[in-house]
Amino acid sequence: MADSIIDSLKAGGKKLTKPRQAILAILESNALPVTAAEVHARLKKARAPMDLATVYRNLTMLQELGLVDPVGLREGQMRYEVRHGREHHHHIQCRGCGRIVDLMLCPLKKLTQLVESQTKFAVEGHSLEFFGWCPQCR
Amino acid sequence: MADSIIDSLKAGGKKLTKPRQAILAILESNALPVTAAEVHARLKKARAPMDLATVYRNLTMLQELGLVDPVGLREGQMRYEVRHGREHHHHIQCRGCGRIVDLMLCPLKKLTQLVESQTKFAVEGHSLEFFGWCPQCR
DNA sequence: TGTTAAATGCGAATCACTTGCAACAAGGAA
DNA sequence: TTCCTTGTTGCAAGTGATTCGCATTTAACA
Ligand SMILES: [Mn+2]
Ligand SMILES: [Mn+2]
Ligand SMILES: [Zn+2]
Ligand SMILES: [Zn+2]
Repeated sequence: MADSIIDSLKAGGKKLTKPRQAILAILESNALPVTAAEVHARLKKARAPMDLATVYRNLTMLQELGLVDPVGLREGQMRYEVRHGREHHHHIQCRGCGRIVDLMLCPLKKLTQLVESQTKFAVEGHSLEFFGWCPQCR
Repeated sequence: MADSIIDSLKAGGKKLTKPRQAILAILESNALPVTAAEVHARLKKARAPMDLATVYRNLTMLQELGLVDPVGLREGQMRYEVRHGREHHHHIQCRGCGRIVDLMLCPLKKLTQLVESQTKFAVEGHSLEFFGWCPQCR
């Protein structure tokens, strides 16, 4: 468990409970963004079962603390991935098999300034996802 | 009602029903993307009430025909906007008041090729949304 | 006008996610 | 260590968005 994560939890008045550690362990062991249901299932397999509501509450809280990033792929459910130790990036998902691949790039630094000057909004974030067909599904 | 829309419906083996025309009229009269519930409410006001399930079925079908584009703003519900007569573009939404503004730009033509060569996926589309704070909510 | 396939309304079902609440467990103070 | 405060959890019930089954219409067209 990274110190920075522990510090963030403490700074937010959050406790480092056992279930919470298990969730973070699952998240950190996963390169790709996972759904609440997937976290829930893996916890059961890992002999650390917990209520799905607890998973949701923790994912929401971790997101509020900025420790995990939400990834919306229009699947009807959200995905989440830990931020710690990874660059801001985006994803592409295959419309056939659902496979997700990390795109270690973000073209939006410059564009954000343009958007801000055009709209007078203060841009706080963005979501960018690609959809297509992977080689196997082509 | 634009001919191109009628043609697309016909090509897809779809009928031009009265409820369907009413939905399309609502969509065409709205510059910004709307939710199924909003369409449903406006139809009632316009004295052309119909079942919410019918609204959903039609929005889904119109999306499959490529006549409307989905807009996902992480609100817990999808939005839709007609494609006809409008350039491909993106949006920004205020985290405070929810206001949505069209961004008449898309920086992703070049990037798409880069993504394709990097991942070997055939990119079919993308979603890009910005989130921030509008001047009134700042 | 008759036939057929698509579309609609209605009600029930699903699905992802949230909430109320009583029992529990961190973790800091004494 | 023990005690106390406060966040946390499990469980069950509740929401809200979206979907489905099915009997009844309606558009399209021969
Ligand atoms: Mn990722
Ligand atoms: Mn738009
Ligand atoms: Zn980015
Ligand atoms: Zn674009």
